[in-house]
Order: sequence, then structure tokens, then C-alpha cells
Amino acid sequence: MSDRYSTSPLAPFLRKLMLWQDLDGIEQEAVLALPHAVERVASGKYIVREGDRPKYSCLLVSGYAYRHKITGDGARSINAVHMAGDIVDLQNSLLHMADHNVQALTQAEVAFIAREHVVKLAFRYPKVGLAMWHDTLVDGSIFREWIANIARRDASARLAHLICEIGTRLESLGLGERDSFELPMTQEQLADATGLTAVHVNRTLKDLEAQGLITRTIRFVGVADRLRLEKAGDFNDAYLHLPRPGSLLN
Amino acid sequence: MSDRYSTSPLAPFLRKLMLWQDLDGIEQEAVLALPHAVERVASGKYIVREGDRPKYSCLLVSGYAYRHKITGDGARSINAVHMAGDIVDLQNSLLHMADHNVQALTQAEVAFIAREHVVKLAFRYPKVGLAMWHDTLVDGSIFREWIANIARRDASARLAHLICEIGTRLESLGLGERDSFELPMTQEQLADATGLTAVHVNRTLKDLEAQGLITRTIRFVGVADRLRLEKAGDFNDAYLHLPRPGSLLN
DNA sequence: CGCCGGTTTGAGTCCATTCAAGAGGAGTGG
DNA sequence: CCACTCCTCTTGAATGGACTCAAACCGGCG
Repeated sequence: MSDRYSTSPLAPFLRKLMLWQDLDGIEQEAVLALPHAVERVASGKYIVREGDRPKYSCLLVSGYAYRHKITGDGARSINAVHMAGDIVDLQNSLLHMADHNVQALTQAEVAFIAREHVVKLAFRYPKVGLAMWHDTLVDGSIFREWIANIARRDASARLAHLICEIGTRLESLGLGERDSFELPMTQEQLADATGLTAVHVNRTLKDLEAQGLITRTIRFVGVADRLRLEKAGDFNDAYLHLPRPGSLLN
Repeated sequence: MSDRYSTSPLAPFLRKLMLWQDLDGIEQEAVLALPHAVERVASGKYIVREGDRPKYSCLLVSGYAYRHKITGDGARSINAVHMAGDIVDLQNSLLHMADHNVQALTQAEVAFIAREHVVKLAFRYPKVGLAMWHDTLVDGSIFREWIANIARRDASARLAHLICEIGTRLESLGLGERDSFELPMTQEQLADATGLTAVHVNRTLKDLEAQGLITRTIRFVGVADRLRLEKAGDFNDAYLHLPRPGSLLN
């Protein structure tokens, strides 16, 4: 049984919920007991498409995914990057109509859960419900930070900020080290996530590398000097609302 | 009693929740019975400040407010504009720490409700809870659209889009007409909401006016040609998830 | 081996910014 | 009631950060 806490496909999801609320054994069991189906998704495949009317919420069990919209003249805007444990489209399933696309960034595993099971769980176990609600609020907080990032920071700060955020989130989910991880996004995807063009991302990354803030290998980016990178990206992790020792309020 | 549905300071909030869920009489009563204190706030006053640890959620009863962040080098980014009925900081109160500021845009009335009452209501009356959750999801959807707007549209489209959005939301809340309303934001505020500068907003608004899409009086903007404005702003209201005849699902 | 998606680099352009100064209104206080 | 101030709006000129266009490079893969 304590096995399930690590082997269940829902384990990363549970781990994430427990960032937000201290769930007891019964509540944890209830989360893991959600009826679900796991699917393997190839890199680049769509998980949800704008206009879909999904009946299932989906969670990312492994790999990366991203949300994006296409504007009228065909430009793409990436709204979010997701990693194992993230609820990838509570949004779309509770709102009944997908207003954006979700696409696998790498090969990934996705767990599908019928909407009504999610809702039932949330209201039968208020702390679980509160954790999920909390999660959607944190998502919102991240969107706000992205708005500020794209609207009011220059190219190198935008990229530095994005890299810091992903490192911090990876670490908070126990998926990697904050100071040294790799980011599986093409420069074009980085551009669409920062409101830039691929060409300019290329030049800016080279610049960050020349300054000794990051390292780069083909198609991947790593962090070299975390502190200076945070400074360059005007990064402050408060908006991620991660639990801190001493803030164990309800 | 049917009086309270129009006179209570919480009436606009209830009206908004009922956009998302069809609440019965008991549920409606429960919403209106929330213990609350109403405060009048002068234009420009802060309602919540970044770093606050608010114990109260607040609702906008009348007037306008906006959320914003200040970046490291002092630039302001406006993340959202709110009107009567909007839940203005469930965010900050449920997350325990405000990650951004909320400021009155005009003179406004704000209702403060202790966090625990909000939570209790949400879980005692699941449909009310679902409506609130839904509301936070729609907020998130709007943030995503703003990201796309700022990241991937040019100045005139950004402004056109913002104007369309506010008109549509005003109408959906029964606060005005979609095709002709006034927007109490300075050009500097419009700039901070669209990732532009005040000077360029000025030139762009003049341009939209010259094209016959909007009308302008001192410090206010009105809609002249809604259809063409929507086209210019690449505006499609799907992301607002407003109820439509025929989509009365649960 | 040759294609293909992604990366790199250069040169020229442009949308939006910055800087700067003036005009118009609203509010305040003498 | 006028003088004064402050804030917003307006306009012009110059600058610049990011974009576009275009070509070359690179590594993986069928």
C-alpha cells in the first residue's frame, strides 16, 4: 500500500496536491483511488485542442507539455509549460469547452480522469478540493507573472526568468535540481513562450551564455550561475506560493 | 426577501456566480447570508498590497479596480481589470500572501468577507463552490488571453481587444451595453494593461478613432463600430466562457 | 547520402520607445 | 475668481530593440 504512493500514475499528482494541503491517509487514498486511464503520448502530439468539449481532466504523469493559443494571423503564444504532476486541463474540462491547445513537449504519459470523479472527490474531501482550488489559483498567479514578464521585461530578462521558473518548479516537485537541469524546448518554443522570435531568442541565449549565466547544449539549456540568472531575470519565486518552513497555516 | 436579491451588496457577486451555475433559492440565500463588511474606497487607493497576508476576501460591489505588479526596474504591469461583482482577491486570501497589488480604478465599494466563511460556503454548498472555482478558472482563461494579446498582437489589436473584452464583460454582468460604454482608464493605465507606453497608446487610439472604430472623450473610450473593432482586435469571446443558450450543461 | 528540423549569423528595416515640450482640464488655495 | 499646480493628453523628432529576410550550418535519421 505504501507502495502505491510511489508507483501509482497518480503519485506525482498527489505529491503536488500535498504542496498545497497537508492531506491525511484517507484523503491520500481517495486521491489515488480516482478511476483513471493512462495513455502514452508522443512528443508533439495534441492532448487537447481548442474547441474540444473534454469530458476528462488530464494529469501529466511524466514528461513535459505546454498550453498555447494561435492568434488570428497564425502566431502562436505559449501560455504555460507543464511537468509531471501538473493538472493539465482541469481548466478545459470544468469549463466544458477548451479555449486553447495542450500539446506534448516531450514524450509523455497522461492520466485521464472523468470530470465528475474529480468534482466528487473535491467536495467529498474538502481538503483535497481546497488543494485543487489552490492549485488553480497558483496557475493563475503564474499567468500573471508571465503577463508581467512579457509586457515589461526585455528579451534577456524574459528568458532568464523563464529558465529560473522552470528550475524552481522542477525542484519543488522533486523532479530535478534547481541549479542544474535541462529544458527540452526548441528556441522557437522559447520564443513563443516569451513573446519573442526564434532568431532573437538565439541571439539572447548566446548573450546569456557569454555572460556566464547559462550553459547550452544542442536544444537544451542549463543553469550555470543561478544567483546572477535570478537577478538578470528579475526573478522572485513568491508568485509560485511554494510552502516554506514556518508558513504551515491552513 | 426578493428585495435582498437586488439591494444586498453581495447581489452583484451572486449574479456573477449564477453565470456559472444555476443556483437554487437555498443556495442563493446562503451566498447573500455571507457575513461581510462594506467599505467605500476612493479612486486610486490600494485595496490589497503585494506582500499582504489578507484574512479577508474582497468583492467589488461597485466601481472598477485593477490588479498590477511592479517589476524590478519599476515598470508596472496591469494583469486584470475588475468590475462590480468580481471577486477581487480570493487569490490573495486563499494563497495567504498577496503576490500583487489591487487598486481602485474609480471610486468603488468593496465587501470584505473572512476567508473561512468563503471556504465554508464553498464546501457546504457544492454548487456554490463549483461556481467560485469556475470563476477562478475563467479568470485564468482571461489571463491566458492577455498573455497572447501582449505577446503576439500589435498595438492597435491589443487595444481593440481590451476594449472589446471590457464591453463584453460589462454586458454579461448587466452593467452596461456592449456596443457603447465608457472605460475609465487613463492612457497610461491602458499602456500598462497592454504592454505599451502611454505615448504609443495615444497615437494608436487616435488611429483607431480615425478608422471609425471607437470614439473618445477626455479620459474615456467608447465603441463606435463593434464588428470592425472585434476584427481589428482579433477578438473572440469564447475565452470568457459566458453561458449561451443551448449550453446549459452542468 | 541527402533530407529535414533546428540553430546560427548577417544585414536591413520597422514598430514602438525615449526624450522633450506644449496644451488642456480639474482641483486647490489665497 | 484668479493664479498656480498637477495630471493627463498630445505631438514631433530621434533612437533602438526586436523583427524580417535570407542564407549557411549542423546533426540526426530514414
